[in-house]
Amino acid sequence: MPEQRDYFQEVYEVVRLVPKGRVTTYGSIARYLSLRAGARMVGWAMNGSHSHPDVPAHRVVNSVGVLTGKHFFGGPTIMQQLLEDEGVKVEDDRVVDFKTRLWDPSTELGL
DNA sequence: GCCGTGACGAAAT
DNA sequence: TATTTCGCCACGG
Repeated sequence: MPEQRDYFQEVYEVVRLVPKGRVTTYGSIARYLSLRAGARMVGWAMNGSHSHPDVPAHRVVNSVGVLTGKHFFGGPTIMQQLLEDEGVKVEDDRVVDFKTRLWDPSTELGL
């Protein structure tokens, strides 16, 4: 059983804190956890989120609100439907009103 | 230990 | 605004 690095777990924990109907970004998580690795490693960490049922990876998008990881949900429309089911409108693979929907841990958790 | 890859980000064009 | 270029660094081969 390959145990991922500790920061993998930390990333999952932060993602679980994302409220329903909100989204966050890889970069925000990386900055909140002070990951030198950068935003890319957050995405890499999400790659192992399939083993973590309580990790709403569909609420994690890139800096411009694009659903870059939608293809990893077993289909090109799964992620979008999950978001819309939570009240997050998605159009052209982008979160509508992304700037308002953004949930930044460093801000919402009161850094 | 080097090399290619990647669910990213920011700046330049 | 879309595309390109570069920087970032962990992981697998």
